[in-house]
Amino acid sequence: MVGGGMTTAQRPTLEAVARRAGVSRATVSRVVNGSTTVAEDIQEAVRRAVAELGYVPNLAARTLVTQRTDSIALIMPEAATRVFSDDQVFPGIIQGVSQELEAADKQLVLMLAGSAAGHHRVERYALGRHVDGVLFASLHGADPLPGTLARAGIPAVCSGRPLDDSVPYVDVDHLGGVSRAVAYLLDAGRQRIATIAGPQDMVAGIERLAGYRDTLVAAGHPPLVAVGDFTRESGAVAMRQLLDQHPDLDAVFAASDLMAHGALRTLREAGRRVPEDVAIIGFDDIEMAAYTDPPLTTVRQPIRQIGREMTRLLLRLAAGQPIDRAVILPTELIVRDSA
Amino acid sequence: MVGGGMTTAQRPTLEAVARRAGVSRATVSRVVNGSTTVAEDIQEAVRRAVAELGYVPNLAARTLVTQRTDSIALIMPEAATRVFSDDQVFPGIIQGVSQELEAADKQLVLMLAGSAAGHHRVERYALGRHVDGVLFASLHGADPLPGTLARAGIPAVCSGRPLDDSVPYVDVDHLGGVSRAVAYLLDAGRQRIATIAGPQDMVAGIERLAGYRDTLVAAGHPPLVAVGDFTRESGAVAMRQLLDQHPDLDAVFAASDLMAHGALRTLREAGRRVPEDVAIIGFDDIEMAAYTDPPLTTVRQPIRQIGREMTRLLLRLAAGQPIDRAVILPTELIVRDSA
DNA sequence: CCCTGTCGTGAGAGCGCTCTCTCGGGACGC
DNA sequence: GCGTCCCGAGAGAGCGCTCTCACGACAGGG
Repeated sequence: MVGGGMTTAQRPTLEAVARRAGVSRATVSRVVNGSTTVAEDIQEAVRRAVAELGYVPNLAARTLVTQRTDSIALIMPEAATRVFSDDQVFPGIIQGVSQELEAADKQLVLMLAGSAAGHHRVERYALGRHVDGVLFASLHGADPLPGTLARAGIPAVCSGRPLDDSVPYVDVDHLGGVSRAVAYLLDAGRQRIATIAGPQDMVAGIERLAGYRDTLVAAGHPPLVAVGDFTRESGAVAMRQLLDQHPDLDAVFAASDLMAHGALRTLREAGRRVPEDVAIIGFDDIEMAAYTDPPLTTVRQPIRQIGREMTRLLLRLAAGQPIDRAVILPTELIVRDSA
Repeated sequence: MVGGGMTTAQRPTLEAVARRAGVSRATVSRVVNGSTTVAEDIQEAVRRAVAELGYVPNLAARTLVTQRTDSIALIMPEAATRVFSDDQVFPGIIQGVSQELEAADKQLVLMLAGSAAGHHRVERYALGRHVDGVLFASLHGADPLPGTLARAGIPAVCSGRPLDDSVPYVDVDHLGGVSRAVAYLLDAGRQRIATIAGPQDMVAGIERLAGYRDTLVAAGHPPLVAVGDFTRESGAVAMRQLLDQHPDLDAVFAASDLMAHGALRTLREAGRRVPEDVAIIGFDDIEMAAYTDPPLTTVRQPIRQIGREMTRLLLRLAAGQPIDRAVILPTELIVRDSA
């Protein structure tokens, strides 16, 4: 047995506080947990004893009896490279979740489940009820895990509609945002509008492509599609592909700012001026979008709010309160110089 | 009392497994925890019972008796805006920490301690021994928290040397990286080399400025300094300031890629060509650095490895094993087009 | 043949907390 | 004045696990 720190200055227990305050353990517990059925002067005495001893409740002991852990897990099932590219989606979600949990005085347990082993680990952990609920950030395809947990009675919430519709989710209005972007290009008189779509096994990728296609077809234009995976590199590659196949294109809607950035580089290399020759609109409105050359016109999505709403949903779900099956947040077209 | 999920399908306990396998609780515990003093056939029977019942140990109960929580906290004490700018430092650290913890089968509890309240919350949580150890990502100034925890016997490790030197830390070779960058500019014949420094209450900011100053002064050149806070916007502002004060400058070392990116925009607006008129070198080598116009020459630091090393240090510390007071990781000059 | 040593297993005592149940005492009604 | 009700506080039983200690079985030496 490897020993812990040497200075394990015996932490005071409920018992110690009770003795000092001259009351029973039960009463101290009542005061600590905010029960009102304790006489004012006794509450005062207990609080003083708590302060003097520097008492902090042992969470493990509490969890053992209450069956609540007061912590929730945030699962990031993506491949590591994507999770931590600089699209700021995941940091944004973490931040939103964190804010909301702090308000609820709960802890955030972060789990990256990129590998198959990691995936299994997450399942074990959640099924083992080591957390009160689970948040899934951006699923790939029809991941069965949320459904499995939901069936096991473990509260779970996704960002983005799960393909099997097994759990409540929070998402943004992809279609609305994209159609506004495409309409903006059409209004500006663009004739040959292409798209760099996101991965088609993710809801965000699917919906943004659908929004593009619908709007364009409704206006009587043919869709011109290349598919990327939301990364810069894939955007650069897709752009080259589009230029080869449709040299006459005069606008591009990229399903992420990162892909738009990659496309920008390809356009520059190909000698096309933006926005004169080719207009380009991205999606996300990450911080970098204002710093590209030219600054990027893009569809803003409220990322932090996604995290916050997911957390609220989960907490209500865990508390057995009624909830909406879905929360859809608005998107907004931010016009800069690239279109 | 708000109820949990309705399907609280009573989880099997050690007791249940023991009954099923026809042995005592103690024996099941031994098998589950990998003790070798159990006869092979009994181990087999226990393992079968565990599998059949889908037994998962209750962590709270285990923690209560072992006093270990098998989870560690990662504290991000920065203002939220900075933590989640796209410099990828924090995501990188999270990823490194996460990898290493996964290998050790421990959980990551993420805490953002931007506000004063959050700061206090972290202290309570760690002092309450709800985690086996604490990792601090990038401290601002002489934060007393690591020292407080260390004195309370709670293992703690920082990224970047704490100003009060209270706990072990992991850092990169700022001085070496910067001096290589500046030497590169000097070798290229640059005469008026300025710097955009980072915040001077952070070790990274201080050391990078020192590295610049030392190298330049040693070569007989005067230092030209503007200070930013590692963000793009501050880089843009600092660049303008430098151009105003030293219109004849022909090179800039920026203490972060983000600031270099901001500076690039200012230079473009000012009509200076990069690298012909002004060479620029950044620091970090974030993904975006390869996509700026022109692609950024920069000093690469191994961010993920920082997270990994911090975790290793912490785990050894918590296990009472001997450790180094500091681990310094190498940096590397990545030459692209901006210098 | 008995004593000692070794090894594998079981019994049982908690870890620190919450929560139900019980009980004492004061207010109130008849 | 006595019985009833209610409210506030304490006693005590666990929550599920680990770990120490005791014990039985067997081997080997005297």
